[in-house]
Amino acid sequence: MKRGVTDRAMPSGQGRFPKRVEAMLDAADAACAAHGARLTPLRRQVLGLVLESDQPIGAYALLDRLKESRTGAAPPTVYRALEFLLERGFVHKVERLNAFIGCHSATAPHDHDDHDHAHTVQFLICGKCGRVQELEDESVRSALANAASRAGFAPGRMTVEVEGVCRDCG
Amino acid sequence: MKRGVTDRAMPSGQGRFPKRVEAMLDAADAACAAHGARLTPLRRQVLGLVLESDQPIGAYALLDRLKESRTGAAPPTVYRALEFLLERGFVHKVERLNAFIGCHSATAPHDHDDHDHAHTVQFLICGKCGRVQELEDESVRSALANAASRAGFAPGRMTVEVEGVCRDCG
DNA sequence: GTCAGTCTGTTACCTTATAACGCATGAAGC
DNA sequence: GCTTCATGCGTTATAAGGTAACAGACTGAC
Repeated sequence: MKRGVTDRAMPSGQGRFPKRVEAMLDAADAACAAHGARLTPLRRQVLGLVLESDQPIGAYALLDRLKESRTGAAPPTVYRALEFLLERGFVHKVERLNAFIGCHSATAPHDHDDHDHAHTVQFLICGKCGRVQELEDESVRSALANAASRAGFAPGRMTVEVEGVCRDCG
Repeated sequence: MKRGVTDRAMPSGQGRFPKRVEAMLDAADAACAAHGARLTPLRRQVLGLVLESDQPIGAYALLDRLKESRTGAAPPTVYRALEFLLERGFVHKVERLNAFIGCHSATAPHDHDDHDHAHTVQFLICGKCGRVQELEDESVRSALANAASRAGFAPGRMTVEVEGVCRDCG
């Protein structure tokens, strides 16, 4: 109803994102196009908001920001966009924080395709400053895959999160 | 949610738990005593309920069962007990399911102390049958600890959860 | 243009978790 | 004995996270 034309206007809200974010968005856009997926304005905006906050951000915090430019935004608005972005590996969910964070490798300029690093990411969560660092360690992935196989288990998506103290806080 | 025939074994409400559970409760009790902690009747009951369900169980499902014998039970009742049990390593939280599961190694008869295996447990979650299997693989733990250290990170509690397909479902 | 599939708006609701306050119990000290 | 402090728990209220279901709008294929 009140949803006129605003979102076709295309700027993400009132303005655009910082350059570094726009670049990642463009990379994501390209990756989507290459797979026949659609990074719609809404999805692009949500991804932008996630990337803009380089730390994990909750769905409702995201929603609040979204509301600044989309008056009608509601929880499903955010969650549906997040669902898409998670499937595509553009964002990850940090389970311990119930929060979402952008995947830097999936939104890197030359990223490509399907060898699912998206499924094998590790997070280091600093208990002091709250910052989260993304890790992509192959030895962890393979150790885990082996252990799972040994248990007769065909591994799929892996959630690996380590709470501790980061270099700066240590 | 399946109403298994097997968990009808004992009314678990007011009375006691099955023998295997009582044995684990006694072990937990002993472990608490050895550390100056108190496994109060409430905590013991909550732990019993978690152990009785050998699969992950949500806090509110736990609450429902608790209410059968404690009319006044409310969310904090359960969450406070769980907090204690988590700290002591008697139960783990499966983050992806928002559910809790008993730690078999911490409640084993001859369990001892503090070398925190409690912090280094892995879960295999079957996407088909929903069953969860606990794993305690040292190579995973050390790979992860090494990767974290290399990133300048002092690792503490680790959450490792693998979604996939179990032997029976595969 | 019309049809099917996808995406989004909208309302309503459910589940999970915590804050805050106060009473009860029990050990520690005088 | 009585105070004091700490811990555990009851109780109320509310925050935070997440989904179901239906309707309208858009897009691409024919």
